[in-house]
Amino acid sequence: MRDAALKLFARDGYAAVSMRQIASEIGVQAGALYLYTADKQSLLFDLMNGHMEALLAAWADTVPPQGDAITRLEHFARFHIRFHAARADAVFIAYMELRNLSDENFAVIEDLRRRYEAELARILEQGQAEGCLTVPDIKLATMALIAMLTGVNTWFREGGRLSRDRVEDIYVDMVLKAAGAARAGTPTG
Amino acid sequence: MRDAALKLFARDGYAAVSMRQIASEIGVQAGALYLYTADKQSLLFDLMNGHMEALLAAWADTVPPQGDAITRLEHFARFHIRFHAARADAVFIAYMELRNLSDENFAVIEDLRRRYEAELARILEQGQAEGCLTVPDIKLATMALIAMLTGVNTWFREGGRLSRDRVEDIYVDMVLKAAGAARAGTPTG
DNA sequence: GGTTGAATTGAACGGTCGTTCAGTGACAAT
DNA sequence: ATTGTCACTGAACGACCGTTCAATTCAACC
Repeated sequence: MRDAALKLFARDGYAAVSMRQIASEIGVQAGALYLYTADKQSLLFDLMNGHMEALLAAWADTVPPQGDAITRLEHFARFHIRFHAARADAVFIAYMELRNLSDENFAVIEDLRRRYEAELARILEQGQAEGCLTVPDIKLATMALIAMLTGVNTWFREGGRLSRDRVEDIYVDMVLKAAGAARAGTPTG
Repeated sequence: MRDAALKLFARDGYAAVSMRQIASEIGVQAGALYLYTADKQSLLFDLMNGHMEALLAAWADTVPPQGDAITRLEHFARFHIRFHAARADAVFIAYMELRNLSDENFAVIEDLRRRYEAELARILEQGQAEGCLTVPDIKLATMALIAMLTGVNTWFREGGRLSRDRVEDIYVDMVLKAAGAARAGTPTG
């Protein structure tokens, strides 16, 4: 059910998808869905909450690389692009359907998002302190870099002009430069 | 009518707003709306089309500054942030409601968007040719910079910690750095 | 073979949806 | 005073919405 809802919500939007459509996608009657979800709102929340929890858990599972903040920023950028590229539908929903959450559900998701952003902010702070990164404002740089990285999802399609790895390299380069990394250089190839 | 629809679509989403709500917002019955729009879909398209046309027209109206591509890139970044900050609702709709457009309407909007992106791409190309900008890939840099700049709208609120001008300065700095501008430096203040 | 229990159906509930249209009423021109 | 114009109402249309629930199905156990 969650897979079907994810796919349909991502394609048509939460408000435009009916419980009957979700049911039909999995070959069942609408009433049967209510054995597995309290209502439509909970279904949306579960998808978004699951996505954000998975994001934070996956980040916590990565082994932070040895080295300076530049290395850790690169690590974050690569992690972000890879994780998001692998879950295009969930990412899309998580960014587009926030307004369809009830107030308390929204607060939960918003908190998870803030926690993720704080991870990047911490790296920038450390870089600033170490002197290897130069950002004019930690908070703005955090928002700007995440917007830039997440933007990959809006246009990237597997099998296009550039491979996933190449796109990753190019974005890492731009992220490092934007953060004023002391040893930033354009990737060749 | 367009103002009311803009406000409600931005707040609740196209699919979640009924013609009756729009009508009630302007103190009229739902049927009266059909004197001014063929249907709900046309109303959405008119809003998005008007926004994109205004964007391209406003850009065409700016006087491109004398100087190198770095100066022109800065000019573009400042224009983009200012134009979008002044029209938060329309920008939000233009990015969120694309999937609610019919196929032919979508193609029209998509073409306008491509034309706007081409303006930035041209500046990056010139900078690359002049040797004052260093971007690993013109197309990717275009998407990355626009995503970064448009991202301002997701969090910026007048009266917050930073003024509009200050935010503009900071983003310009990050854009120039990300584009490998030869003379990029962190703004002070 | 009979009984239980869970999974699922299919119809129904009260609403809301986008859209249409005959009718109303105000106002300008004759 | 009559006519014509135009904006608008208010009711109606058929369709679909999220959700509930008595009835049914069906496999597993005694």
